[in-house]
Amino acid sequence: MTATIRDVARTAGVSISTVSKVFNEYTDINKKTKERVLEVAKQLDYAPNMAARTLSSKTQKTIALILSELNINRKSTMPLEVLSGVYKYTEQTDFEFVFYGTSTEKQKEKTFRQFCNEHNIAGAVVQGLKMTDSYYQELKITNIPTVLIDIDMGNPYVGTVSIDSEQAAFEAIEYLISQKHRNIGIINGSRDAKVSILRENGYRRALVENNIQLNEAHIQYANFEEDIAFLISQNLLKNNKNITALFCTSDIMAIGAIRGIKEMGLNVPDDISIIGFDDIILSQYVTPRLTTVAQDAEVLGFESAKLLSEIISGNTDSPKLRIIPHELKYRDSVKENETN
Amino acid sequence: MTATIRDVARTAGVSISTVSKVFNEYTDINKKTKERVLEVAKQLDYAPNMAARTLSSKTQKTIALILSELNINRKSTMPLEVLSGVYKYTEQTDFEFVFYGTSTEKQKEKTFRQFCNEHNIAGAVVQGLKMTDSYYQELKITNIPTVLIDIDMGNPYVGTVSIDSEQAAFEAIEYLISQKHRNIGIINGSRDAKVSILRENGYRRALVENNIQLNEAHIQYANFEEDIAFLISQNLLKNNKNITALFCTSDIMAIGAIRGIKEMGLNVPDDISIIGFDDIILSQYVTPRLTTVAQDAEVLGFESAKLLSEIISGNTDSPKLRIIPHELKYRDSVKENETN
DNA sequence: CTGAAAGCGCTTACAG
DNA sequence: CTGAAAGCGCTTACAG
Repeated sequence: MTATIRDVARTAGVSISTVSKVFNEYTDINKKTKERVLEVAKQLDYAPNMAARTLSSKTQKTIALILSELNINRKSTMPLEVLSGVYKYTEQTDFEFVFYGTSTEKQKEKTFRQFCNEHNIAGAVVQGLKMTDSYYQELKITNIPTVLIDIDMGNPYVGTVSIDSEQAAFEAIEYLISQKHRNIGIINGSRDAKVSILRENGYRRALVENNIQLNEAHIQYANFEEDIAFLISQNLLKNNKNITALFCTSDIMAIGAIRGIKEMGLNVPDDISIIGFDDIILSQYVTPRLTTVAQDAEVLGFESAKLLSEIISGNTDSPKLRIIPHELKYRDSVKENETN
Repeated sequence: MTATIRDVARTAGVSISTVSKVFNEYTDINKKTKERVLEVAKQLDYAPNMAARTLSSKTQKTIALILSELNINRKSTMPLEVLSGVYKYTEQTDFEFVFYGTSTEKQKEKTFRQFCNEHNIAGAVVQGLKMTDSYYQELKITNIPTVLIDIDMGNPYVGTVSIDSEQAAFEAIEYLISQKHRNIGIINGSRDAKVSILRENGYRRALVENNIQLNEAHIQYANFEEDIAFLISQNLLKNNKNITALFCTSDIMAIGAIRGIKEMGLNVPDDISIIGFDDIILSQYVTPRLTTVAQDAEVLGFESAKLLSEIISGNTDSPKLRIIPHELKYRDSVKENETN
């Protein structure tokens, strides 16, 4: 049923080589011959088999997006947006796109190198890796072209794409301070996550630069989870009555915090101002609409693929760290502080 | 750098065939030999190359998810959930998963058969196909195992997975009627979409069975778009002052309608009750929380992959149409009608 | 401008 | 239980 190059060659009355050359756009083919081959190929519904192609030509042209812990958090479209960005890049170029999920378990069974060999992957964009994952160790010393979203490895074969988390957090806090908030709590993700550390640094720096006394009790962690943020926000506010604003390092946590605050009988933003991070779609729909630091996940994906293709080409000149822009979205969850 | 079966054979001191047999779990291999091969493979970071594998064994074990018009609508995680469902199924079985996007344009350049051959695809789950797409025509007569989400082709090689849209719509309307609504408008998707036709049928049947006079002016289309629904809802209510409830055949449209209604100075659900369709995540976060017909997109994906694998195996006994359950989610956008 | 031949990394009868 | 050999559908020097 399925036509092969042999079938096309036979019915077009040419050799296999010639058919191959037509499909690889060699220029030294007679125009008539070329047309005939193309015509026959069309009739036979023929398309070159990619597997055979990558096997015989030694050039791998496949870019993979590997999502770790494909935790379909229904609240965020970010993975899909990253996918969309990577996909878009591969469409504009002659790379093939493939998608894989991985997990801590899977990583134990097969090394990153094995995985890439197995699937003829020229390079991969990897997202969601934990510092405890075995790929994490392997990526420090790999020579397989890779791009990590949000994590910097210091390995020339492993590029990084992310926003400037530290600066973004800094700007968020500066904004709160401009709104006369002095006692600002932070609900952070996890001490193990690089982005959390950076965002906390931004928080600290903003306070320091504005001569605001840092209070370690104001710094809490909710593991990026809505329900934990719900609880933490209540504890934090109960134990620190002076807090008038909360910086949550993800929108999901901000949404949990808003719920927690409401449940305490307090109002956002009248009593407590909230600022989030990410700008997931939900943040525009919750009440009040969430003020947040926006990052564009599709751009993140696109730029990752682009950087990856440069690493694959052996382009070592440009920096392996790509910063994409962020933007503070002013909405309704922050209000000027009137308590003093 | 990359180890091949030959390297493993050589350093293990066995033949290529033997290594191959070890990795294919042939039972007639000496235990010691097997262990040695596995040991060497590990040392060499070897994993069998899938491309070579599918080339030489003639069994294709790859299931593709093809999303048409990968329109990254940030409001809906449904595509990602479908992906997740298909992916989950492939993980539980020995199928490989691949993901592709397609478009009306791409379909013109390459037939569905060419596409599948090219990528060694045993079968595909296809979502988002329009009736005007060229794949649509081809799928009517193809013998490539395929599963279409929401579209029934009447081709034994093409299965269908969906909820019972007609019945689901029927139940939604029955619920509104039970809440004493008699004048119920519908904001439907598009006359060209199969699901829209079915949902409208459910709407009509519910009215008829409850002896409610059908008013064609109460039936409107908003092409599944939030902004169009915004406009349409206002027109509909202005021209039909007696309407007390609106059935929107997607949550996105329901959200647009709620906005439209609010802008008119009316209240949901006090003045107008709204019921949506899909149960996207947003519906829980808008104000008021949206009452809607829930369908589980991840289950949709999973069942599609499952049905596909049956078609691939040539199992022709079971029906090619799979209905997955739906559920009415009672939230805050519907209220008992008190106008009469 | 065209074609014969080697080879990509595997699997699978087949022989022993 | 093991291995030599043919073949999967292609590409790519190489020769003409």
